[in-house]
Amino acid sequence: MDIRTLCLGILSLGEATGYEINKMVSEGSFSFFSQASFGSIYPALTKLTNEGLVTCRAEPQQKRPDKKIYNITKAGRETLTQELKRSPGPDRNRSDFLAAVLFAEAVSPTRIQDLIDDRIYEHRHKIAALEALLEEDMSVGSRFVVEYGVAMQRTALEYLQKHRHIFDSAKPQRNEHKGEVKLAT
Amino acid sequence: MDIRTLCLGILSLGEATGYEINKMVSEGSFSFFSQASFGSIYPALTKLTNEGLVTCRAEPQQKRPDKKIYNITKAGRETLTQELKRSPGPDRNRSDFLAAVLFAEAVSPTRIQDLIDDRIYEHRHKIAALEALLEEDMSVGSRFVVEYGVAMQRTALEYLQKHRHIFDSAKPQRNEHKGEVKLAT
DNA sequence: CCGCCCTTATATCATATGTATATATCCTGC
DNA sequence: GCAGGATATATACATATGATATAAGGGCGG
Repeated sequence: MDIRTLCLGILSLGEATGYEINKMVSEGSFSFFSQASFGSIYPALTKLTNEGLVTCRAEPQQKRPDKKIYNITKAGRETLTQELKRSPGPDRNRSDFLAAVLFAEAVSPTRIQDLIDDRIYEHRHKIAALEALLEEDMSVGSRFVVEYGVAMQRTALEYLQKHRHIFDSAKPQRNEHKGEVKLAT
Repeated sequence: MDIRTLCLGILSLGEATGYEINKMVSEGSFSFFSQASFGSIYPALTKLTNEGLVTCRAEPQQKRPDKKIYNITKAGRETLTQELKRSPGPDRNRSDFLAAVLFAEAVSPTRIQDLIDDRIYEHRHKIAALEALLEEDMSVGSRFVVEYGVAMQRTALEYLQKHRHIFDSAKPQRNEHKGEVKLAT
């Protein structure tokens, strides 16, 4: 799903400005399953406007750039519906943390435990933030997605707590040229 | 972590060709926490070679392009160590599936259950693939990462199975212009 | 009470990345 | 016998990210 479709989907739930879309996607609940930044959102909205899939209404503000409020059009809804008929692409999870764990093994196991401890702390915060969200009213689908997020965060947290010890008193391992990396196909 | 560092990390575990790195990252166990494709891997390897962080040895093959086998250099290991000292960036999980669930709510709830059923099927396959991996020998860190993946996949599967029913006999909800989307900050 | 940083709000640019394609051969299954 | 997938490298093009620019207001610490 490209950023254009993502914007279209968010606007299908209600009008918004580019700034608001950015907040939802980069900090809000959408951030658990999507990313985007100004550099992609603003061009996407401009393009969608030119194609007639959204409308743009400028609201003047004092001493600030005009607020540009976007609304989805009928054509936009149709495009979104078409897009949703296609089966969604696979999840793409990028975790520098897990990569660092693998690569740090040969360098410094104590470093790994530091990484894990930082991680545990972050997971606790994320869980708290998501649970706070659940207190509020939201649609069936939103609740489904946020609870999914909580379940995943909890599992990650518990896993790290339970398995942290395997790096206790480990010594750096050098796997050079042995090919143990053949982890799968 | 950019693709250059990712390649450096993989090469720190043993020599490999660009083709092999692509397979690990786009299909193998690395694919659970990183992505990259030819378009980024080949230029990255070329650049790393020019910078002296990896060496490249060409192995002639019959009727095929030469295999270019890359090895990390001492300077490369040092660069990787430096990189690993920096705290890893946050995870970035992109799920077209979850986005589709949120957006499809207003369109067609039966569609959501189809999406979930497909998902359940995929998770079962991924779990089986990961568990097959665990049968083989691997380093402590690799096992940690793969088991982490299994735990996450299992949680997702169980969540979908348990909550699939909430979309039973649901009717499309139109949330237009009410702003229920304010899911968080 | 002054500077510093965060928030609001848009926008662009350089760079990094993904998608699709090109080339060429062999192997497997239908 | 032939279509499609695996092996293997490479690049063009479109898109996405991250940093920076502009501009003003509010909050907070020194």
